Amino acid sequence: MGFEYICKKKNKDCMFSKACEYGIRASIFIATKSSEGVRVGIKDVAKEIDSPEPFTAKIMQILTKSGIIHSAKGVGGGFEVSNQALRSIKLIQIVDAIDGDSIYKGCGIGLKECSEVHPCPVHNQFKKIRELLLTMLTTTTLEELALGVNSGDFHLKIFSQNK
Amino acid sequence: MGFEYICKKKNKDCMFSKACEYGIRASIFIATKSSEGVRVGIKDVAKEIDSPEPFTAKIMQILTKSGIIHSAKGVGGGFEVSNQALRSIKLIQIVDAIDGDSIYKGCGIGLKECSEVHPCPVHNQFKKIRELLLTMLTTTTLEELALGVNSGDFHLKIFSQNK
DNA sequence: CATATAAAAGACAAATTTATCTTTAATTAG
DNA sequence: CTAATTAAAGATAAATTTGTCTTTTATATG
Repeated sequence: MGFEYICKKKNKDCMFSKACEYGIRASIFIATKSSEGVRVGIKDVAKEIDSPEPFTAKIMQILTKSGIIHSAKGVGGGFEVSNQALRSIKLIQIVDAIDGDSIYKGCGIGLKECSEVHPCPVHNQFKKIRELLLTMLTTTTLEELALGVNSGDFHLKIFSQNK
Repeated sequence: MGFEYICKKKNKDCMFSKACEYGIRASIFIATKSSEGVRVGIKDVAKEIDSPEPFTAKIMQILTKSGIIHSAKGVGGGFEVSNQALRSIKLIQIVDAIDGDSIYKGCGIGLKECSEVHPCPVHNQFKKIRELLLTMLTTTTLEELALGVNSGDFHLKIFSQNK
């Protein structure tokens, strides 16, 4: 046919890029381990969140450069989140670092010039969604997500091995 | 550095793929013209919505195959939306046809197994957003978007030439 | 200090999305 | 019926995102 390759996007599962999805999943996993005082290596991270290891390593570099995750080289090294950071880090920091702010700032149909004074046709329809998304990202902490996983109520894998 | 090409996604401006953004913009423009009883060619569509013409033509093929937009070949041909369709067509039909349903159905962090009974760590946070998005897409009609543009309240271009 | 370990960095490759170009098919008008 | 017009279809190319591999750098330990 010749055009089917256009539609039904494969990678863009939803809101975020694959890189950002991996980044969020990795951060949550590292947070669950850090709350137990355990550092984890990239191998464990990739295995746990079911992501390609080298690609995940790249994403970890972004997160460490952004100061979201702490890393240590050498024997006994790995990734961790400080107790202080665990409480202060919000989901939006991870998203911003990897995907940028377009998801909650950009125009719903990609217009460069779209604002309250010059709205696109779907501006009002998307306004509430962007606001809700921004609020959610701004208020959700890494700690609460990690706690949810540690308690066994929420899962990063199909079969929970946390309890 | 070697990893900057990963982050700050360029195309994925926001919710939808470029193809879907073009598709929505094109549909709205065609609807505004159809409400005036005028058919428009692919050239006019691409010019009006500021999109690459051949790519837009491909997207139009999806929309015509999906029965959302009607097309006519030959002299005086072009694209149009019937008065009947104008009222019945919802935004979700365009999105479904081009991007599929992952944006309002998929897991926020890309897990295949994510549901009410086996929720991912951000499941509850994303629930409201997905619901709001689905409701918005399901209730917004092509007609109301076209009316907004025709009235001059909303814009597909930077400088409105509609009034 | 030498060695092992583990992240960082850089180069490269594959897959996907976006964009372009050419040819074909359908329709209208003369 | 022929020519002009316009969308459809198909092939190809460019850009972007995702994924892989190798080398380098930093750190802990003996």
